[in-house]
Amino acid sequence: MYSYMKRDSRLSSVLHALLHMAEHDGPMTSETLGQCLGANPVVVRRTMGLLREAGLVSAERGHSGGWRISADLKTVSLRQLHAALGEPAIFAIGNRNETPECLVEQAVNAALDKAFLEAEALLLDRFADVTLADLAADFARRHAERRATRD
Amino acid sequence: MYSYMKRDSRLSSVLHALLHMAEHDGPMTSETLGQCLGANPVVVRRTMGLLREAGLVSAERGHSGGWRISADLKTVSLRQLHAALGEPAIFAIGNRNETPECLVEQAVNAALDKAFLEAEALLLDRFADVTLADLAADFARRHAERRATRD
DNA sequence: CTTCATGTAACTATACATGTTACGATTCAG
DNA sequence: CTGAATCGTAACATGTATAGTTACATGAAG
Repeated sequence: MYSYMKRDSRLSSVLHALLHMAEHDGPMTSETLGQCLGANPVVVRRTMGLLREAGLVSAERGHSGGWRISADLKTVSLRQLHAALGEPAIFAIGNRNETPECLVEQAVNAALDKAFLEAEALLLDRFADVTLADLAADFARRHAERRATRD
Repeated sequence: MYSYMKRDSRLSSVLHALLHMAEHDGPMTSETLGQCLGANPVVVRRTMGLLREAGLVSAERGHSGGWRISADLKTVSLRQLHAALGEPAIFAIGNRNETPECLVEQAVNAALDKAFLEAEALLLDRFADVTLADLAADFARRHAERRATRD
């Protein structure tokens, strides 16, 4: 049972998981988080393990164990989460050869690198501006809006 | 003989090829371009074929055949070349599920999409600002600089 | 001590650019 | 008209990273 997989969705996954954990009292198991995400529990452990190494979450084994957030939602930005995941490559496009001798290719690389570095800087700045608390607030707003629509 | 391949380098490749063609009198064969790029001639034909469909280059078969630029260098931007290649995905990172019912995931997607769309818009704007003529001029500058350094 | 849960290793599945081989189609030299 | 040169394209192989899966060891709670 494989879904269409073409891009790294770990940042999206951990955000989804962390917000569910923030809305939930007590630890959540990999099994439960996997159901929320539509993902395999082992993949959840694998990915959340990176956040554990960064000190953002903690895990407890055994009965009534699971994952807990061990940081203030207001202090954790998307930028930090991207870093905790090992700063995976942002772009699916790149230069053919990063250190060419050919002057033509050097000119091409310089032009492309300039554009990519600008776009990457903008993206990471935007990531730094958004915290888990911001996302939790946006979720709460959407939740209230849905209730209002239902009434 | 495989090199480290992780990203789509076709834009980089066609830029490299087009600048070599611009510096060269008469058509260039896929074989010759492949040597310039360190790429397979069949891959060159495959990729240049997309530019041919976009009307940016033409190919002639048989003796003394090969590829020619059929557009004004000043009018061809990186944006156009990206479009000619089929607008391949720019980001290697993305949402896990593009149309979730879960409000938590909707909030996550909204935040990520906002950042990605801004970065993509910036990148494509930068691409639109750079033409083949600009790159050719930058190459000429680098070429003159190297000569000056050698003397 | 049994059960639940994480920690991890090992293997598989998928997508996609790229590499490679093979052959047909076309153009030109002689 | 024959043959070499060259593009056009199909078919298949390769490499890589995330994600899925299976299996089992480790540790905590009742």
